[in-house]
Amino acid sequence: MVTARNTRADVVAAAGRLFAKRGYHGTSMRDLGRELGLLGSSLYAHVDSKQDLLVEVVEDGARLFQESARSALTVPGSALHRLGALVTGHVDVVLSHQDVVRTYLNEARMLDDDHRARVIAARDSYEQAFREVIAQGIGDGSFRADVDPKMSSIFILSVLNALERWYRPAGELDRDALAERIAKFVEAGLT
Amino acid sequence: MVTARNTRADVVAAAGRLFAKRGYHGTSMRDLGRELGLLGSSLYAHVDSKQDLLVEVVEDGARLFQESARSALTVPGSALHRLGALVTGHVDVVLSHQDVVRTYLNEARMLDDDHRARVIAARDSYEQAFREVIAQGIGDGSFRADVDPKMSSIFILSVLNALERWYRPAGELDRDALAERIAKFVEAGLT
DNA sequence: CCCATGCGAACGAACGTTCGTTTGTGTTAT
DNA sequence: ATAACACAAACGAACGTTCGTTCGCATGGG
Repeated sequence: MVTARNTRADVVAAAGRLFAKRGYHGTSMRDLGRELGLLGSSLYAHVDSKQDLLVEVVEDGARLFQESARSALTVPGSALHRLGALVTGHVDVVLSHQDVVRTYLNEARMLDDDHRARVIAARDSYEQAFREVIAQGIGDGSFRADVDPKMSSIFILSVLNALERWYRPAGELDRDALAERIAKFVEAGLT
Repeated sequence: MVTARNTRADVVAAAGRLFAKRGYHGTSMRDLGRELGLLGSSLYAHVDSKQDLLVEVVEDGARLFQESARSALTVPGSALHRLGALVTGHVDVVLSHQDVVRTYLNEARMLDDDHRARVIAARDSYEQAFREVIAQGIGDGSFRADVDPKMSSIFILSVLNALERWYRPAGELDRDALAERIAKFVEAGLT
């Protein structure tokens, strides 16, 4: 198969790129076609609707974070270890799938009510992982007793999600160093 | 004046509301007219273009933060005091002008190149205030010597800007308590 | 009387989407 | 080996709608 025709996955990937850059409503099907070197109408050989593309990209983003959390929660040892794994996992997801994550974070609200509700539920369940680990850390004494797991989770996720806004791959900081800096900063607020 | 006709400021305020909720490209001039109880075409008695509305809302947002920083930097005493003033001021701006801030943070990238460049410059100058205060704190020994003013500013602004995403006015936490919680959290990462 | 305000029709362009057709490629039958 | 077929991918025109914007006209308060 020497020929390089486009597959559905190519279309979804291009949609992630453009939705991240210009937003869902700022991207037309003809824009998307141009990105792939074909006409807007040709996209309908791969996809039922523009909305479907948004659903697919956003749900991909939700799944990435979901799986990262599931894996981090199995890390043995102290709650501090697991919190570090959550942070590192989050950084990995953001840096490895910047376009998908941008779309997930910024364009999910453009979804219809049903899909948006599902995404919000997934987001809440992800935040719950942070809350649990922080509660564990309070329980075993590694975090201060007056820490509020709910508010702390929000603060930590604020720092992590903002990565998408300022991180540029050309940055001098490599992935591990960045994750470590963030982990150090947020853990300072808990200990 | 029994009659309640609309002024230019009303149109800009409504634009801030809708741009915040649905995004710039997700808001039509007819949507905006409906919000004010008139036809989309009638808006052109107050405004030259839709783009002008975005410019005005976003520049309002930039100005609010600019002024908050200018005032916070004049606070006498320790760098810690001034950092606290920066945090409190930021929280105040976000909570008092949630729609304008949302539009400022999320829709500025929809501006044309010239205006966007000006907004980015304003944002950089605002971040610079945080960097300076942190550098002062390192200088006078109130912050750890290994703190990186640049990275720390990014982290702090991440927490502050994320407020717009999760804060709901019905929350149990009042404004001062919220600012204090945030200040405590971010200062822990510096001391 | 003026002038700001709003109406309502209209403009051309762009939108998401549909449709019949063409193109190229891999598979099957001869 | 070649001819016939099947099928996915892309084209290009066209659809009805919505977009931002313009324009001429009505109206009512200072």
